[in-house]
Amino acid sequence: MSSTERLQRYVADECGSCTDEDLADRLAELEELNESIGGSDLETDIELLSALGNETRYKIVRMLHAADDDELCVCELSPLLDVSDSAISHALSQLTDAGLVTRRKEGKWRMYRATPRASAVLVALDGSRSL
Amino acid sequence: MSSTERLQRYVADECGSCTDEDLADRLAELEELNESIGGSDLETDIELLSALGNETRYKIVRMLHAADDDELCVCELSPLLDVSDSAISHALSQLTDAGLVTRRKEGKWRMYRATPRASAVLVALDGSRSL
DNA sequence: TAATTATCTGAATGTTTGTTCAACTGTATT
DNA sequence: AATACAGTTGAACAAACATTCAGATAATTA
Repeated sequence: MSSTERLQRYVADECGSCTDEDLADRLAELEELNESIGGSDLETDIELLSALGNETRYKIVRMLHAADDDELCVCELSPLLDVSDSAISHALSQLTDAGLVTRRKEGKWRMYRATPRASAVLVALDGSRSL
Repeated sequence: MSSTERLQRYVADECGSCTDEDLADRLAELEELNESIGGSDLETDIELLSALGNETRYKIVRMLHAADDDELCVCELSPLLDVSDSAISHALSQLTDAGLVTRRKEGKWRMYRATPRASAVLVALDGSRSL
């Protein structure tokens, strides 16, 4: 059973009948919905979301966001995370790649800061919690 | 090397010196940052983010969001996703658990709709793309 | 220059995830 | 009742992931 046959039966169910033309129209509508996704950068968004969707990385971004416009160094993040420094470093690399944090060298310390995009997403999460 | 020793050296680097008291103060500050994360429901957020952080599931939510306040049935999602119906069903279950979509029975069809929270997150992603 | 420190990197590995297949449930049609 | 259909569920398994360990790198200090 092809999936358009099922769609045809669904449209018929809705409208009483479904000519091939009706079906084509509906498929075009759906295709349009799909096009509208093109406006978002699918890959970038998914990289961002899956980067944030992990406890260690989420906590890091939360802390940086809570630090407001202050940056924190790895040595400040470390005491509050119960994973190795290596894990933290891997996490920070992935967050940097995903555009959620930025890095700056300061002598032998590395300073990290949440990006505006990271903050925007966290604010949206917080604001929508009770919807 | 314990992580608080490193933090102590960092604070000393910053301020010129770091007594045990200075260190305790800084640790307390950081702990406070960490507490502020308590306000967010960590587990729920991570479930949501990792649910959205997958191509199949992201596309589904995007389509439902693009359909605005209209619901779509599985038979309408299926033609635009190149995975099996079973995969779509698994995806929809996970999205439902994560609070990103809602389900409704309509005869033998199942209708799905994006939740306000899902829309809020997508809007934030779109709005922050150029920040 | 040698030693120390902060962080990173890559390989290794146990765990989780995403998809499919096969079988099932509930609904509609004949 | 029997059949067809829409969608779900659970087991299975390859692929992707998260963490750790060991060693590397770059900056600082002795």
